[in-house]
Amino acid sequence: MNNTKEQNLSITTIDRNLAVNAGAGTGKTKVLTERYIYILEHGDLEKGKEVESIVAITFTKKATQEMKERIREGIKKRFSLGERWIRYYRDMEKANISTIHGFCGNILRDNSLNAGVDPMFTILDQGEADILLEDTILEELIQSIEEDEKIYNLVKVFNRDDLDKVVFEIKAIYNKIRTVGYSFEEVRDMTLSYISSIQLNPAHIRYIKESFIYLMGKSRKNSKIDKLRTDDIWLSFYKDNYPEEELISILEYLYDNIGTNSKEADRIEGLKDTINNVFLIKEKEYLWLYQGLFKLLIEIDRKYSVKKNELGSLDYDDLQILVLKLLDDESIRKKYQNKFKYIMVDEFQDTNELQKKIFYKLCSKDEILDRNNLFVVGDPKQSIYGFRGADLQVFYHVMEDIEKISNQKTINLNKNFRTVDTILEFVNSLFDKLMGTRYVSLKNHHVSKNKIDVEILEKEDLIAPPNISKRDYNTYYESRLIASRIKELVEEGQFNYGDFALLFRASTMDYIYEEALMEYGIPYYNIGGKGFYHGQEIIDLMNGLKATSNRYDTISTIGFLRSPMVGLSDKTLYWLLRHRENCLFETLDVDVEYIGEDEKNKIKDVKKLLKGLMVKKGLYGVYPLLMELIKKTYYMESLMLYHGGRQLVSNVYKFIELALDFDRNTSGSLEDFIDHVERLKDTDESQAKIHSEDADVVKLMTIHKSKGLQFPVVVIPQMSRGFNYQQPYILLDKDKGVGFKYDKKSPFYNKIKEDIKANEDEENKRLLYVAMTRAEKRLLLGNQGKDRGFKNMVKDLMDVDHIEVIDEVKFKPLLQQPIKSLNNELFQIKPFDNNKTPLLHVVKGYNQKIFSRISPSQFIEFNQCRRRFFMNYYNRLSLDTVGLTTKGETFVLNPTTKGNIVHKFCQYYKMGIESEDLMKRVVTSFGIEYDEDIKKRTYSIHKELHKIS
DNA sequence: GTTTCGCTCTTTTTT
DNA sequence: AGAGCGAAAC
Repeated sequence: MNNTKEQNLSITTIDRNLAVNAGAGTGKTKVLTERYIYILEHGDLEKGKEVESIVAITFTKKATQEMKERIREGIKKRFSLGERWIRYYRDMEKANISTIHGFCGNILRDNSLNAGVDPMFTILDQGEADILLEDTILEELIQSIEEDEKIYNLVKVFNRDDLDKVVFEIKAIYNKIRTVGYSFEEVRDMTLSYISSIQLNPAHIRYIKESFIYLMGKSRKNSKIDKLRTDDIWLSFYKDNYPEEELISILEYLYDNIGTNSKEADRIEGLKDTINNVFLIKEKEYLWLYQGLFKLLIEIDRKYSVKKNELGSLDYDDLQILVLKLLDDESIRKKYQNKFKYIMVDEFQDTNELQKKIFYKLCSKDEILDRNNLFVVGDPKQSIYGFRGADLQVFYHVMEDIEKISNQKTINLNKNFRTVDTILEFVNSLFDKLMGTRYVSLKNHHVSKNKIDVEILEKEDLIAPPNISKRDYNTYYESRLIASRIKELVEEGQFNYGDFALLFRASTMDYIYEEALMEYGIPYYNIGGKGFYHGQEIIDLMNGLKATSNRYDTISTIGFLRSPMVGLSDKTLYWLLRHRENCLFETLDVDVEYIGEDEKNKIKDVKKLLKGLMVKKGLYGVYPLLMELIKKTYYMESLMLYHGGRQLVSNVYKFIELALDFDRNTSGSLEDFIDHVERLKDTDESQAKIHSEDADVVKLMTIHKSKGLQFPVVVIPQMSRGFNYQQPYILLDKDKGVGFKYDKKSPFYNKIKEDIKANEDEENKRLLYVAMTRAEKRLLLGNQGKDRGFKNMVKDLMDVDHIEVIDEVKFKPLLQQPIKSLNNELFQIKPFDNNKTPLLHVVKGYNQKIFSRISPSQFIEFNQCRRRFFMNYYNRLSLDTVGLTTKGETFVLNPTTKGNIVHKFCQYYKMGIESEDLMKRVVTSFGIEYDEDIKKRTYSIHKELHKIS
């Protein structure tokens, strides 16, 4: 196929900077690869170093592989043109085609001495980095709560009973600031100077008064704002008869009474904006909070770096931050500027400020981009990584810079070679309305034989059977509707199973769709993020097997003991570890006086179980061992108590089948099985994916994962799934700094949140655009359910001429099969019953992850970091006195959960709150009023606390 | 019939 | 925090 004029221009313009704005399916990858080859052929390159002089940055590892592959093919075709092409082919191994992280990693390894990093550094994955950082934050918090009253007050601002939440929030802002490459000092100065610049504007107060009077005149009787007329607070505000320091609380009160008169929406919005502006002066009272926060962050950063240094590791952000710092060194910068003659960046719409700075360093000698060798290509409509710091403004600014410096207009590619006209018309008309003037229509290349290729799968007025919630039934019905439609299309001979892809916005409900596909006998593959072997339920089982296989494997044994299979508390584990001499398995026989009776019984049971398994492991296959482990620990039953328990249980069944297969096919030992699984786990996932992607199976993946891919038939299930509006407690604004949510009305925080919200609304549109434009020939929308999320976004904008609604399932849906061998009773368990208010909530997801996933060096840290805390406070409170009572019922808690509750008591205790006050605080922190009734029911806990204090 | 209020139900994405 | 829904208020 011939290239378009614009494509050719993009390929051959190599003497200056160039930005290309390439819509979906407009041959972006083709342009990149052909441009690479064009540079090899015509570029100004040093002989012998041609290939390594060209840098190409892709977004994913997979895109890297694909690009190398395509370039190799292109080079191969030119073998007849001369000897040098054979050399290029060989040199491709050294090619600088990689992700930005890979690229930075290579530079750091080459300059480890100058960069001050371990030359053999390892890269922490997100999970490992999280654990290390969380531990650092917790350690720093516990220390500074004691030493610094500011920090003590800062922790109290979170109004939470556990430090875990505080750790989580601090981690979030720590990462946010670092991914965009700011230093903490820089953000601190930004924030503090912004807050000190805030001033009260008297004109605002006048406007607020006028607006209230105006709105009162327009309101109906008895509406909120009407009642204000005779309200004392309003009157005192109106007559300026109030103490200055009460202005904020008065305005907060008035704000809540504006009401929602929809005829006056504009005026109300203006009023609210103005009040919010006045509110900003409230931030001045919280300067100490911001100071405390940055003091913490800076100290955490220092400690975290030390820990990473000791481990010889870097995290993802380090790679980029350190390279940027390294490039400050003039000789190194020059070296790389000379080395890299051409730099091309793909998916530039998802680039953040930090990455842009790296590219600018490499492409600017004396003035910005004066090396004239930067090529960026991207699509602003496909920017979907905002949560990772990607910023569309970066792309626009770079486009502007390039137009100015190189006098080279951005090239727009709008001719779509992927999607048929019917779908394109639908997409164009939809996003023209959604995105407004910024949307540039895609022109079609392919013409469909059908009149309509967009299908909406939805049955309106679907009636759910009794006992099944509407929402559950909608999901259930949609999944079957989709499965039956897929089967129908395949049986009509139009498509193969391999042509279909289900693209999800979130991967939390996909197992229902897996079930549906299974029921209809459709082969599928879920390209899940975590992967089967990284699920906690599988890790738990593996820990159990490893503990059986090798009694000296302390880490696995702890993971097993701490998992829901055994459920020993941290306190018990602590004492066991203190008494350990040879191996933990033997310590299980030691009588430790500090361990309670309940826990001792558990230890006895688990000892017996492990002993039995150890004897049997040489005699039987893996399957019977695994079954005994699962049955005797009631593991399935425990998993059912978790959120998404069904999925966990079916994963366990998959694992059991794996063991069965292993026994049937190999007759290997338990150790062989463990090796086998570890190998499966280690197999490069991208390799595994590529293999199964070629197979004739339906693919399931997130929309984010589908970026850059295309499929003959795209299915977008869960169109009606609601968006998530939750935001962290501390937010970052690029220009003004950090906003803290210290109470419900935190003006600066709210201001930033509004911006972020607006951004996310836009990003959601782009996400849908990405999903829809993956389709080549057919687009199916799973529209079952309420008007929320994507469905709500597009409901009034869809052109009915372009869609066909399908609501009948041709193949009769099967009834939902209960998961085999679990009795029905277990499905009825509802641990979070809304009708009963538990006195103390079961602590969600108690943190066995830390132990099960911990590396040996981190394990030592874990022990040291917690020792002081345990020693001082933990042992003074007996676990057995902490029960959980709801109205009329007693819940028996997992010991680990009990431990967590004790943990909370200890944290408050540490803050110096004692006895009844302490109890009151804990109870009210769960949103329960502390009255006489509650007081009675918590008597035993109270008594115990009293004894200690 | 329409507007307003308050209650309930849900609630991620990852190199 | 937004959408849906019913009840109450016009």
